[in-house]
Amino acid sequence: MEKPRLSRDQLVEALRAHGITPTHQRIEIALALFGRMEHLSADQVMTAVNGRHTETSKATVYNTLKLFVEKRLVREVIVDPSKVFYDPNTGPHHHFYDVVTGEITDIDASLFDLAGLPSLPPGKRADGLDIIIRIRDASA
Amino acid sequence: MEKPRLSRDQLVEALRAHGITPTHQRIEIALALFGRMEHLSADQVMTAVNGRHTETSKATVYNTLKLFVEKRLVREVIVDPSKVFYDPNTGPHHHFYDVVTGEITDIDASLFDLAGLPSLPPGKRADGLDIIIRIRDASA
DNA sequence: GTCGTAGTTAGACAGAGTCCAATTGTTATC
DNA sequence: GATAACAATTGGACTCTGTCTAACTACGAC
Repeated sequence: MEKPRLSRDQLVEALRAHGITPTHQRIEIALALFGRMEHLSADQVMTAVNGRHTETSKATVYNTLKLFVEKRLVREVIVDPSKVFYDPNTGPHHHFYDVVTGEITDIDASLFDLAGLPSLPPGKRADGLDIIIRIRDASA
Repeated sequence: MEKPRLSRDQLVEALRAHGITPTHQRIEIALALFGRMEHLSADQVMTAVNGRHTETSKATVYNTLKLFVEKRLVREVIVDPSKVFYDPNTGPHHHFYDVVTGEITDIDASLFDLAGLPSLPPGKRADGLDIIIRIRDASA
């Protein structure tokens, strides 16, 4: 699957389009995620951002990631009991999760032949559908 | 869906059948899970167990739950970023997760019309398929 | 400029889960 | 029963992810 890596200018636009004021730190964080189109934990984002010029605090990283999720710029991926990953791909897709290496890989939603979904409990509406295929080395 | 609640004797047998030496603490923990057939966090298990007669330490609760998962007596449910839930139902099923209340509900696997699964990455084998439908109050 | 708001920050804090060394329980053998 | 070997349990310190707070900074409107 082709992953479009966004330029700084495109990112600033994307932030605005999602109602997010583009500050220094936010741009750096967005760049970390969209510049490589990988699934990163908060910790990895912080390392990536602070590897560059700007220094960004832990609080800001967490604040910003939460804001991005709220504004639907990125998606949370909850597969590892110990930490949340952030996914710059917001298109319909699901995940392979290697339980040994911790590696996360996208699966295009079209690859799932999901004819019918079960009816929701009364008074509830769907807020997301996550499918996770846990995998491990065949030899083990 | 009918949920068979197991008696103490049945549980001891079930533990043995899974290659687990049935100790006091392990039986109490199994009883907490299988006695009510609900999804409990480690913390909730500890509270439930210590509400009875025996006192069981945090370390033992965590050790035991890990052992149960290893021996496939219970399943981990990873839906909440902050804690793992343990599911005494090991039959094929998936979950509704209410993102507001935190409530977890089973969905029988037969309700998913899942015709085809995507092919796995080379050299990997499937280790589990989790489907989570996140829900919330329709009014919100 | 200065006032008000939005954003950032360091560091203290909270909660889940792990680790370790010491203790207790269990089983087998004599 | 005594003893030895091993399995399970324990308290408590510790780690790690994430949250909170109160002070500080940046910046647009006037």
